[in-house]
Amino acid sequence: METSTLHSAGYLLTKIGQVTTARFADLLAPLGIRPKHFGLLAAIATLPPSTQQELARALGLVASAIVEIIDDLEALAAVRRVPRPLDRRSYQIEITPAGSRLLEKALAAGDEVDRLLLDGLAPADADSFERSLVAIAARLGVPGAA
Amino acid sequence: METSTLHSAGYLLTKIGQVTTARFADLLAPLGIRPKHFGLLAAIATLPPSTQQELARALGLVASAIVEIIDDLEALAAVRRVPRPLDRRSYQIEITPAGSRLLEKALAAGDEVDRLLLDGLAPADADSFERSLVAIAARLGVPGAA
DNA sequence: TATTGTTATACTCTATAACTATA
DNA sequence: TATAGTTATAGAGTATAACAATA
Repeated sequence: METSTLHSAGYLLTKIGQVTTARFADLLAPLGIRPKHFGLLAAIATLPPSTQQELARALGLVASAIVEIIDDLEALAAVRRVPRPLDRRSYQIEITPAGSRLLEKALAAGDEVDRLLLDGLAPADADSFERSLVAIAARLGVPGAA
Repeated sequence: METSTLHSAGYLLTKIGQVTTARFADLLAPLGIRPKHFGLLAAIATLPPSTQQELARALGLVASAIVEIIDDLEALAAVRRVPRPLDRRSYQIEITPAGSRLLEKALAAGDEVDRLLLDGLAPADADSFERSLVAIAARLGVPGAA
């Protein structure tokens, strides 16, 4: 039996988030993507047709960080950069059928991670936990969760 | 009104954890430390007298990652590397009075982060949330939370 | 002038491998 | 030979600054 060093909500949240991300990355690896690709792919599938700048704002990332993620997804034929004649500086990022299939598999991996997190909780606690996460994310202005 | 892209527990947990860590880092900055220093300082203060290897195991870090953190804390006169005559390869890491004062301020910063997280929740939800975090951390084997 | 996408760069965190001194 | 601490290095994530093309 060992005394625990740190039980604050912030500490536990951060550490659980790190473990969760690592596990998610393991599950995504066979699909050839990592969590950041999943986030962008999900945003592209959910948002109205967007430019890279718009996606960056929606995800709380800087625009320069988007470039390589879209490069990777485009190399997988999961998204396309579609020229916009009205403004030739920017592209409209579109998901492809292959991208939709990829997203579906990635969402299944996400569900598995959620089960890993919540399976040990009593159903009432799991419900309360998920509602609290949504409320906290909204209050903190977490990008992608607004 | 905007539709949210991602409401899975894993995604929200990770993003909230990142925002939380960033906020905690901001609060710790005036103290001259970052979250990783706090984690180690808290572990040193809580565990029985330990070597660097033991601290690394307790925190789920590799031993090489501990070195610089202790270098920093030692430069702040917050901890000491005390030689151990029985085994001259290793040191016993001890917290100093200055380190205890530093930890106290850091813990206050941690409390502020926890308030930021939990203040918007109904008391019953906040209680359930904290209990769930502890349960999940235990089930995942989160280091430092066992 | 301002903006989009891009490149180059840097910083943090974390991990592996190799070295040293001890055991 | 095995272990503690250390150093060097590398990968992933994220950020800033500067540039070319376009507005």
